Amino acid sequence: MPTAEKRPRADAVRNFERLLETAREQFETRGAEMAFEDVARVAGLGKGTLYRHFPTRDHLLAALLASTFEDLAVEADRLLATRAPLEAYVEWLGAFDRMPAPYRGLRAVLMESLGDDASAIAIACEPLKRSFAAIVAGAQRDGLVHVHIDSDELMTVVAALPDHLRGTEPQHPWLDVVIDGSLTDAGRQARRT
Amino acid sequence: MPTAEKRPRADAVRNFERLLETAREQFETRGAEMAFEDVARVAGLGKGTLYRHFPTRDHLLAALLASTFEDLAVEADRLLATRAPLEAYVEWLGAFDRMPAPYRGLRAVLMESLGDDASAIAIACEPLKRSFAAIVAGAQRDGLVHVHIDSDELMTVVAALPDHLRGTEPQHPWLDVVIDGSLTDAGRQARRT
DNA sequence: ACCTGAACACCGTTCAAGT
DNA sequence: ACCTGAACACCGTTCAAGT
Repeated sequence: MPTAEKRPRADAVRNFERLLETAREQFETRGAEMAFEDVARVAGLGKGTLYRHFPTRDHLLAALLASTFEDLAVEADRLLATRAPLEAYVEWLGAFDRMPAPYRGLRAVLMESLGDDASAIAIACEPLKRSFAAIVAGAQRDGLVHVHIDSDELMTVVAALPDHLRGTEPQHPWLDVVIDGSLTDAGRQARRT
Repeated sequence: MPTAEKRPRADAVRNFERLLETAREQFETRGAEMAFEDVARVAGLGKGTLYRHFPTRDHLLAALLASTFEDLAVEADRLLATRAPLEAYVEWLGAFDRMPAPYRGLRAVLMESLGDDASAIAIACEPLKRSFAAIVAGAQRDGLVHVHIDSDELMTVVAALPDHLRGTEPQHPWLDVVIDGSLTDAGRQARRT
């Protein structure tokens, strides 16, 4: 008995991969606002083919970033299991902050998409959101992070930190300010020791 | 002896004002990404005329916001003169945060422009930046705000707070987190009393 | 000196025709 | 079933011609 999912045509599979590869190159050199048209042209395929595989820019970016998002979810689970709550919280936010670094304009996209639950990116980020939410809940249970902090919103705020304030350091200079502002007095105390 | 500045032609003056007025309407209804073309068309003038008066979108927005920027500078001076340093700091940031509220997309523009000293908006903001810098310096002198906080960067970060996290309250819910993160322990202490 | 709008460019999106 | 690229739309920007 055949599988429910029909296997796509061989040329469709080939084109899908070719587009993804070209998009990745464009994404790295031109940033997240790369021209949709160029991706198709450089890949040597029609625009329609690109639209067939990726109906929106979000779908394309979500496909490009899928493995990055998975890594972040795994990292969150690892930190939750192996570190103290506050340490897990601070370290994961650092990892999340560094993630968009190689891709110009990605922060702006994330900031928009994370809030819109219907977007392909938000859907791809769901596991990662859930894992970070567990870290935040743990830190809140211990009275280290303010209870009114929402983990999804915090991610959005961190993604919104202006790119051009970033220096040569891997970590955004204002991340520490946001983290500190999210901590209770006990959390601040604990962070110093 | 005539003035050094030649007086512009009467129709030029009339058109300038007409464009500004139309742009304000468009800005309020369509947001900061309003179509440049539409402003000219709705004003009943050619596109070239718009470009003559406002070479870039930034020039147009700077003209629209000039009085708002002036108000913020005056307000900063007033707070510096009449309030305790911490109170002036917190209150002015609140005023700055509420300022872009009526204009969709203005935050994104500010976030970009404030960092680029050559932009018309950054130039229009210079008095306001200087006045706020004085407030920050005062609060830092009293050990209430961390010394590594740069007042211009702080403004950029506040402008970058995601619009869609804003609720019905006039003040952005994350402004408090950023402010708290910028304070020293003494500053936090003082804020509670 | 200033205004006008045609003209060009660039790019996103759709869809009829082809394989 | 999938691909192609012409065609349309929208908008920013420039500039030759007009007043």
